Amino acid sequence: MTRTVNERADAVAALAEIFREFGYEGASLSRIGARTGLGKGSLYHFFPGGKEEMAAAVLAEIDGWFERAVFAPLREDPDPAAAIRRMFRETDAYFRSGRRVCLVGAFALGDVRDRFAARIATYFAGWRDALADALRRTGRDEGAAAAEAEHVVSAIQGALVLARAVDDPDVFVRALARLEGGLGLAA
Amino acid sequence: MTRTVNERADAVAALAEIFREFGYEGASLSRIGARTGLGKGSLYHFFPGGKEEMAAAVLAEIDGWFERAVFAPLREDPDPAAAIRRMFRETDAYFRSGRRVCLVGAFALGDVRDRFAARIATYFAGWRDALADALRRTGRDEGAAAAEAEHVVSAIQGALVLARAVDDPDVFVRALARLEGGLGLAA
DNA sequence: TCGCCATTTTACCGATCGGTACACACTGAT
DNA sequence: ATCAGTGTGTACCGATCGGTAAAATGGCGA
Repeated sequence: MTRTVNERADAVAALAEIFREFGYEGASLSRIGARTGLGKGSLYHFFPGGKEEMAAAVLAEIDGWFERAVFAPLREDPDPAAAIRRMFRETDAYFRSGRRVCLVGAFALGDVRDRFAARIATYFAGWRDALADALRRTGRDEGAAAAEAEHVVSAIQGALVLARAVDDPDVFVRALARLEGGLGLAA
Repeated sequence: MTRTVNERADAVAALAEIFREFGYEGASLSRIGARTGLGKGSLYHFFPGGKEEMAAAVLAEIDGWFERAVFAPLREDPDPAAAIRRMFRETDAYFRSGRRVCLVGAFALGDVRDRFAARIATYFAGWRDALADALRRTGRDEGAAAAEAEHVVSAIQGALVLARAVDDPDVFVRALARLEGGLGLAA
């Protein structure tokens, strides 16, 4: 019983890496089977909905992680500046300083956007709105906070694209530093 | 003879839209055939290298267009501020105010990055370096120009991702306005 | 009129795709 | 000992994948 839960969670972690590396279409069941060590029987036992359910589970897990580690603190931490600094720290760690792709962003650009449109939209909207909330609580007015939050979130995504495009993870690190510095948070 | 060239050019334009819409793997030969009106025989006549050559041709065409319409002016226009303003105008038009995806960026995030790594890298590096050159000629020192150029290019990419993710093209329009305004170019 | 050459049509290839069916193994409770 | 329920391995399905081969078509110059 517990074993079931753990195996499925392990599978989701492995699936995340596979989808990140090969995209949705490129992540064939044979590749998934090879990487997870699970045969089709097991995979369809854990994910009766097939590949689509596997990808949905991965997106849900990512969304959940960000909600817990980033979004919620942005909304609830009594010290919004600290929560924002934490956001940059966690973001750098999660994306491995630019060596890791944002799966949600990759899905948003690809042909599978429509299939997972709702989840993709709430992920990005959640990030943007949580950051806007924190920025507003640092003293900015509503409009400025929203504009700045939108800019930071999209710039982070763009930095991931550019870092991978020119094969230079430092692009991402530099972008994070610039964005964080540009917010002028009290140390 | 001329007809040949024209038909191939037409095919490349159609191919660009298909790859944009479905990604590399999603752009099956049957879909390509249906959309271009060309059978496999014709496709392989124009692109003996198959799908890979089709995608390469599309990337080359995109690269060529940006080089002509954006990068070269950035590097050569005696009025660098005007060239930068032109860049924003052309960028907005090319990406249909956020309704169109950047194919190069999508490839960079996907599993086909390795296959087209060189062309992807030169596209983005070309953009960044041309913009840095123009910024330097507006009076910035080398380092500041490079940093700002890198930021603008990646922020544009990110805005395309976010705009598509939340299904709101205005995100892209807002981002362009903010970036252009942030450069403080003389009107 | 002929033949050349670009282009297209059509049929076909083996491989792989996502998905299904089902028999089998293991485990823990009764 | 039996049984239900949780997993797993394997064979198979039709569809589609990217790609090939070769015959038919069509226009254009000699």
